[in-house]
Amino acid sequence: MSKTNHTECLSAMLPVRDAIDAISGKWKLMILISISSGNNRFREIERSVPKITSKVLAKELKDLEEHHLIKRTVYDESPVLVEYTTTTYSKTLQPVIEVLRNWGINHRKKVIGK
Amino acid sequence: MSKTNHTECLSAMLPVRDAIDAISGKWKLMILISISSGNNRFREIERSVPKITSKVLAKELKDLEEHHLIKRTVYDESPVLVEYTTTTYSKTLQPVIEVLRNWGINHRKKVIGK
DNA sequence: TATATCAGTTACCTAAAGGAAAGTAAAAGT
DNA sequence: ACTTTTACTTTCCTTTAGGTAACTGATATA
Repeated sequence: MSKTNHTECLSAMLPVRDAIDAISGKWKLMILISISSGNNRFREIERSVPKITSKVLAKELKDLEEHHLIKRTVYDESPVLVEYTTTTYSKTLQPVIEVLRNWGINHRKKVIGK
Repeated sequence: MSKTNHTECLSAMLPVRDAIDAISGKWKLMILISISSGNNRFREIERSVPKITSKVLAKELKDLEEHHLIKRTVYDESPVLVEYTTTTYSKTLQPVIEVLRNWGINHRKKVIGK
């Protein structure tokens, strides 16, 4: 393999790795989908994402916040009200989610469903 | 949240999960990119993917084969020659890779690079 | 008075992912 | 004779992800 080709290959791989690192794991995209579907409270999200536990959800929400993909707002009422919303930035993931969803539908039909 | 909305939310999440499960982890997409860039031998792939070890590569190649995303061909010469090629099916991942790549480039510019 | 809800936290544990280093067998190159 | 290459495998170890279950403190509901 030539050196230019090697460099090209790297420049194709590294951004993909950046993306994977930001949305990695079983939960992040599911949580984002849930929030953008209108589940904004901790318990709502927890109930909407199959099999997730509160511990894992708490951790993933923190990660998503650090990556600027969701916003956590605390309303100081009693009992304390916490709301999670997707950020404007998270909208940039829309094409990613859509393309993954389509691929997933096809993959189940063609490979998993056999 | 309404029941229809809950069902809608699930039907958005589950295919995404299927996709994530198939291409999950730090390595699979990078390996696919490497192979489709012309790295077809084990050592070539190993050298082209930064930081990967032979043990991990061997395992990921098996996974990818099981998911019908690559083909392993053994040419019984001496020394044994093994060639990995992407399958026709793996071409369906092209849009996924492209959208992830673009998002990754932007994400590094906007978030990581700060 | 008892129970449930809210948004989590804490402690403990298992499983899976991943890294480091060495080894293998056969052959080719120096 | 020695090293290198190929395509891995093996062993041992650490790290990360994830699961289970109990608990918090305030408030609302039955």
